[in-house]
Amino acid sequence: MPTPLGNRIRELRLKHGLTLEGLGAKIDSSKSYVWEIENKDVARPSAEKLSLIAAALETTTDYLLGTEAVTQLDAADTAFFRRYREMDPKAKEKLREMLKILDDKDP
Amino acid sequence: MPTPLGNRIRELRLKHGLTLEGLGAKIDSSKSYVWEIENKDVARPSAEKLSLIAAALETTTDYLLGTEAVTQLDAADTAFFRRYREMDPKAKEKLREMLKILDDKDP
DNA sequence: AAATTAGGTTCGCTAGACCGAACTTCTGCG
DNA sequence: CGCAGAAGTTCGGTCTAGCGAACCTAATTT
Repeated sequence: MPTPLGNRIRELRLKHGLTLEGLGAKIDSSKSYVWEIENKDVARPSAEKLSLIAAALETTTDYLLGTEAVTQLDAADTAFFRRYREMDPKAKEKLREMLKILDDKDP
Repeated sequence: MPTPLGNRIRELRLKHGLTLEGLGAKIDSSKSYVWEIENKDVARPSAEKLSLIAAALETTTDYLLGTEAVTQLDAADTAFFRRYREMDPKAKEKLREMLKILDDKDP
């Protein structure tokens, strides 16, 4: 059973019409290693490789590593974020501190 | 001679007032390894570790790797938003109210 | 139906990620 | 100063990321 990371990579690789060898060439890796990342039950590529993979598949490492499926943002959250980004840096920082207080898990 | 990655991590660690041991605890690594990442002339952490580091330092792996032209500020905003989205609805709402107070230019 | 080809799979080996524990350097504080 | 604790540094060892090279299997081609 592959990891979520492996599944995301395979899905994107196929979407880009690449073979294991093809992707391997783009990221300077062997096809056998690409296969292992996609299919083994433990997939722990280096940050370096993952960065290359993200570039080759036109995505970001943060998406590939995302622990849960990326859900579409609901409207309120999106609006909140847009407004947040417009604020001046001082206010942004204050809000970030407030989040820490509100979000009690891991101080 | 440390790598850019190492320098970014050290800078953010100090900005957060963390010691090598403190950061190590947050990312489930030894302080010796954190030191190695920051200072050795070859730093190639796993994607797993780098993801933990990015979370602990409230930034993104993409910023740390410097692969994207993403500024630290952008990364901080993204990390903030990601954390916000995972909060429970009540806390989200409170934070939205706080934004209204902070953001004095109002409708 | 044998041969070719393209993609995927397996495996043993080696370099290096990551650790524990000892060591050194810094920072108070009496 | 002198020493206690915290922070940083070094190092030998263990485990695994990542590779090369062979292998399998299905689809074509002759």
